[in-house]
Amino acid sequence: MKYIEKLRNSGLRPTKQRLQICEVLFNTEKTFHFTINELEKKIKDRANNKISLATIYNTVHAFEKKGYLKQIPINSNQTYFDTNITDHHHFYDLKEEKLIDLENSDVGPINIKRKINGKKIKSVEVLVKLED
Amino acid sequence: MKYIEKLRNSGLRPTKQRLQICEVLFNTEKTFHFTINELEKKIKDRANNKISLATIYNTVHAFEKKGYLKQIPINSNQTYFDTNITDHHHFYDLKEEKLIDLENSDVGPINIKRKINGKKIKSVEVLVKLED
DNA sequence: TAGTAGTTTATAATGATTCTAAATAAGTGT
DNA sequence: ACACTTATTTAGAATCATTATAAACTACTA
Ligand SMILES: [Mn+2]
Ligand SMILES: [Mn+2]
Ligand SMILES: [Zn+2]
Ligand SMILES: [Zn+2]
Repeated sequence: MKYIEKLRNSGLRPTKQRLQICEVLFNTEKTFHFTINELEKKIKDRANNKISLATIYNTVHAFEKKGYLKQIPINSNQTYFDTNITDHHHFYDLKEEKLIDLENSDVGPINIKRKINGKKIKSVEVLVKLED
Repeated sequence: MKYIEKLRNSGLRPTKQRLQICEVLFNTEKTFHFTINELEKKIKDRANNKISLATIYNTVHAFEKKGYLKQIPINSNQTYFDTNITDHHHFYDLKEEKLIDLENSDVGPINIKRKINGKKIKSVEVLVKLED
């Protein structure tokens, strides 16, 4: 299994639940956006055994803390995550409630001129809301 | 009362609850960011009578729909609102969990090069996360 | 003043997320 | 392999922001 080392190196034991979740999240051509509920559904579809919802939450948060997932700031009752951990931005289609990646190259360079005393910039994220 | 006309013109009846909430939200020198719970506290402090939480939710959503308030997309368990309805951006201090306005002039002009078929850009919002 | 449509309110319901604590599994040393 | 420790999983309960309900109340209009 190609995720065993990745997990061990992160100090996470490679359990069969985590490995299954890795398969669903990372063994794909393209990156994608998801909510916990969508992920739960994907897992059910893929494997026949079920992983408890608590474990899915635990794992997603563990992966996020390790930097393998990002949370996307968006106004929704559910939290959105992203398997694309590169610096990039998003369109948010308000009608479809769907996120679309916006590569850095699709947005001009962003220069934050103001500084806040004693604080460092950790990330700069652009959200472009779309309507019809 | 200076908010009566504003409300009437929006098709909202100027009830005493709405007028009180207008006072708290709009009768200030500076704009500010708030959650429903923070707003509830402000209202309690200001007036001695209480407005039901349901009414606060209703009113905030009504004002948002009319464009007198904006929701700020951010990862938090509570929804943040902004009385500053001009186009602008935000710092988010991760440690303090506080929002700080970033004026348009503090961010270079943002040029979204990619187009999505049949969709119009409604807003472009930048969130700059700050750490120590 | 009467009628009506809009609003407020207490309270219940919802639903995403987190917590709990017991069972299970993984890592470690022998 | 075995014993031991520690991490993880799990079902279910708890939390808590938000929304729904439906009855009482209020603003507008004629
Ligand atoms: Mn979360
Ligand atoms: Mn809301
Ligand atoms: Zn993305
Ligand atoms: Zn603001």
